[in-house]
Amino acid sequence: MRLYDSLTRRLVELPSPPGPIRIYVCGSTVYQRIHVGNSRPFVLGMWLRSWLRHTGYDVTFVHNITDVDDKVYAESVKQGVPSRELSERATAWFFEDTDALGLGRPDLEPRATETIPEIVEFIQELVDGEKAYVANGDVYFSVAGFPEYGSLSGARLEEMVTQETSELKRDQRDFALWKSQKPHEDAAWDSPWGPGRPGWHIECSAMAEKFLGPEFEIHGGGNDLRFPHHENELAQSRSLGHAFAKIWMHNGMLELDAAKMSKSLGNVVALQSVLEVWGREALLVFHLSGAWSKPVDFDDHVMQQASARADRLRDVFRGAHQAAAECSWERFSAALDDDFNTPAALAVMHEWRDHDLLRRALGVFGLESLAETDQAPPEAAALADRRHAAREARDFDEADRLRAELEETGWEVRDEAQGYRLVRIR
RNA sequence: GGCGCCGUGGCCGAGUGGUUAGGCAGAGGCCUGCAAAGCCUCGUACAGCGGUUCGAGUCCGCUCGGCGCCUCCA
Repeated sequence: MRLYDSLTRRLVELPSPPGPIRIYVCGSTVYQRIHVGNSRPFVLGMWLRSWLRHTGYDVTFVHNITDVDDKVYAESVKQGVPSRELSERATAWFFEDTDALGLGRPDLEPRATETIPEIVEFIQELVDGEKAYVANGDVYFSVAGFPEYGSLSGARLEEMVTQETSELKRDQRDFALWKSQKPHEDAAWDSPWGPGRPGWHIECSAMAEKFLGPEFEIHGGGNDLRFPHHENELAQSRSLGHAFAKIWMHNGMLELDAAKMSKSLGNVVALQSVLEVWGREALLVFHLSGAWSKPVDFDDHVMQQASARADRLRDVFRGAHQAAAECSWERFSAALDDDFNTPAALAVMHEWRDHDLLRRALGVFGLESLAETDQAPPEAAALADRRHAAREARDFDEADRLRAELEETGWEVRDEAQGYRLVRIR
């Protein structure tokens, strides 16, 4: 199994099974409902865990929830709702929406607010090691003290400007590890530097290391996190001499009208609404059809195609089983082991008429539901029986009338060599 | 401006030196009372221009175009 690593910009071979493989993926900041774009790293993480386990690896998948951030405070002021209440509600939405994907849960889903002691300890170590400095209740990481800074994003330190201007910073390229409480912020935690809350990047270093240790195999997240978020995580952890992530997986962005879907641009489509309109199977097939590392367009047209593809796979189980050739699974497996190439794996799956093999492959992606045969309700079955009788009696007008009636109830009848089959219209 | 990614047939999308990707949509056929589904057949693509090579969608250079990050963002 090999994966593209954005730090070395090369394919990196994973250790042999059973590993272990420890995965950390950056989750969303919770202050509103997540959008479809947010589902990509979640789905990728769940699938990667699933496939690695399938091939004999011992996997731990940690996916965090950022429930303290400038955005949370800002939204809380705007809505006139306490920030804790807002983030708790949004966290519940996050669970609801991702549960609806039907892929199960990551092994651990830590929240920043539940990791404050570890965060404070982490910052203290950086201060003690003179990698960071305290300024009027804030703590900043000193970028100039970390020579490798910029290696992940490819940016050169001399050319960097500023991250978030502050007069308390010694160098405008430095970033905050701890921010002192501001007047509009209704929640804060005690620390050696006074009441405040963690900066955006430190929480991930702390959470990843708390559950996976100072060195782990894979760190994932959207490509937009490469800088500054991941660059800063890397700097914090490596400054303490921790190896941190060995492979950085940055998934491509979902694009809407050729622009990245993002909450700040406002061009978002809620995950919840996509699931309502298209269903989880179509969305998962959509995610399967594009390489994880590349950007993809999201619109009705591609969802329509994904939906039709899902139906096509479903139809395989309505046809006859045909044992596939010996090497079939190997081709599927080879595609996934080669940088988790899901479009290529999906192409192999489309060639199969082998029910067992296809069910097994679909199971890797949480799509075993496509193998389930529809159970028509009694009313539909009764109509279909009447149509069948009319057909036998060669009363085709009546048969066609009943077929139309059946379709209105959401069921399609397909005549077969002997009898018929009822298929749900989607 | 800096860093990075990408440009494949009507659409989506694999493929990194030489044999069919796959899917969606479309056309024709088989099957069917008619359908639907399925099966068979078909389109003959690789942004442009040079170069390397016996041979390039696949390597190199340039040009054009698109996207991301450089500020919160999966």
